[in-house]
Amino acid sequence: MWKLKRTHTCGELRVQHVGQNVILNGWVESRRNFGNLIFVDLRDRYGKTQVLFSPDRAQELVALADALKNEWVIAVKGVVRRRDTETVNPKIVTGEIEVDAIELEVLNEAKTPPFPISEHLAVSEETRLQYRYLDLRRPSMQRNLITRHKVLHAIRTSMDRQNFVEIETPYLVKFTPGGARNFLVPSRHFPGRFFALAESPQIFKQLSMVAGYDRYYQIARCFRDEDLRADRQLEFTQLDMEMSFVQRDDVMDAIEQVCVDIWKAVLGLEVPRPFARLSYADAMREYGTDKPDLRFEMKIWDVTGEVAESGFKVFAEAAKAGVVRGLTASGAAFSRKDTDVLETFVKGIGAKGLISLKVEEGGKLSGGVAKFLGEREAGAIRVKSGAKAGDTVFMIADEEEKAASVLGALRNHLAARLDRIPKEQFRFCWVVDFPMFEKTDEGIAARHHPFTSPKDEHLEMLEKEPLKVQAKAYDLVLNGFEIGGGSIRIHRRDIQQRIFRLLGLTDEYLRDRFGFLLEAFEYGAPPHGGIALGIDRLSMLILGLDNIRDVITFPKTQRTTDLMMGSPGTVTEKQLKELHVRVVEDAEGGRAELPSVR
RNA sequence: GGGGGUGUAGCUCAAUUGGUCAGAGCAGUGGAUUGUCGAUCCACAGGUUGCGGGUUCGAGCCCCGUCACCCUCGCCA
Repeated sequence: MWKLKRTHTCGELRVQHVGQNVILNGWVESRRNFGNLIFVDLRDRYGKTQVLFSPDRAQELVALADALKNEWVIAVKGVVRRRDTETVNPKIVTGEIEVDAIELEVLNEAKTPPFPISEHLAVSEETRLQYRYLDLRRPSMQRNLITRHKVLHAIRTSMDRQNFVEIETPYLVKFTPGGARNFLVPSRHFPGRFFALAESPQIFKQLSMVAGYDRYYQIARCFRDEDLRADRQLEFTQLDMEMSFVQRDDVMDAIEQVCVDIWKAVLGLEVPRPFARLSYADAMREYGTDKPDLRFEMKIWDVTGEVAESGFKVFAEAAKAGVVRGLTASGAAFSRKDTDVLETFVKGIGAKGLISLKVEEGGKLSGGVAKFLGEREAGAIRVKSGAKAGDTVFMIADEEEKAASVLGALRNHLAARLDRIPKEQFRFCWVVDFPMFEKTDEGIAARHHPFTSPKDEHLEMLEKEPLKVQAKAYDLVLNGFEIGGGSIRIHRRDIQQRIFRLLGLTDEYLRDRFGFLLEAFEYGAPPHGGIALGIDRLSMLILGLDNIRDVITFPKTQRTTDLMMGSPGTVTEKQLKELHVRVVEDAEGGRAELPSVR
């Protein structure tokens, strides 16, 4: 049994506590020994306090303090002293005082950590993930997780104030087709049957509308067995919400309110409302993406019409079936090596090539293909690009979608490289008027999901020109990241049937997969709509980070392994048998190599 | 599956053209030190240069393969 239970935290003591007897518990961050005089910085999640072991105290106390190592867990009893003016440490909030130790209790010793917990040196993410519990002890990670907690708390407060009801729904669900690849969980009771881990609570939240809950929300974990990115994990957290008897703007208003409340509660910032709105078509044309980063300009321009007759074949050919568009990097010069690197970058994302032109004094264009351009094309490029002497323009000639996406990626890439992205700025925007369907190899597919309502005025085009039909869908974008997406749903059986038919889904198939939902909609489904916000991305952005793993306690690597616990792991033959599962070696010969278990 | 990047001491990094280049700081260990706070000083210890192969008189460096991690395209209704 240990004795010295803390009376204060390590971030709490100030000059007004001077003279008090206190007990602190925490981890040894560092020990500085000056002979008989020893300083120990004691750390907990609240802060850091300097403990003094003075030679005036018992010899045993000083000897024990001298034996302390970093990350030992200790309890110290002592008196709060005001520090002399010249020994005040202005870097920490407890820097005006120190605790003059009277008693020391070692609660636990610790091995030397593989990396320092104090953060004067960067540590590779691989090592951090392997010893995640130590990484999480570092102040920056504690800040991240505590900020995330504040986000969650602000969400619950805001949703409650707005009269939403928090309702939990199952994670073990039935596989429904479409959307992300599912994780499957074999059923012990039914050989050959599987649960799927919910990729989102979509269907349940619509059912809760049928059930009359009117305003539902949930902070739900979602599971998607897709490839990972800096902003994507296998399991992630959503604020999922749904409302009845609403139109699009009601949902948008409610979620704007949540965002405003979060930013106010976490950062004390007033986010201006209403958020900007941008149509999908405009976003794609001007920013080359449906999630534009509005913190900087650098819009994409188009000279397709102007170069259609060009003697430069690349332009003339592209203008026939596609577009010729470009970006302007103002006041930035690029060496041949720089543009080669950029060309490799755009080719890596599917571009055929990258045209770069420099604007000389007097407006003359120079560089690679400049000599092929007539005065008419060069003039058009100058006008549309708005480029001045010293600027560089980059151009892509390709099919429209490709040109847009390549320039969109290049826009972000250049802005980051040229340091043109203002930090600590939050630019929310809604992207609306999404197309209802997209082309696939087999025909057309729902762009959002098959329960999304088409715009009323587009209903008549549904069968004739489905690709022109727009949906009552909306995405919330922040600083170039999609942080939410939702829609007004179809609540009428006849329209839902038309959509399913367009998607080529047979009645039999629908009965098997969605029968319960379609039936539910026949028992009085109110008009409804909703949205889901990505909490991990939102937390990442509010912290100014560029990686979702830094706001997730125990994230997985890009190859979907957990470097700490070594998952995924093997199971026993007995477990497999019980689940009626047999492991088959694949055609490549053998199972993929498992992550090493330490 | 494709494109790009990284891998050297426990941690973070350096090592000219392939040639005394196996090095530094931090951490660690031992010692010194009465006001530090990323303490300082002295000393010591610490290496399969991710792994396997190849080229070469000689490879951390070049080539091939492979593994791990990161960014990205596809994928993510």
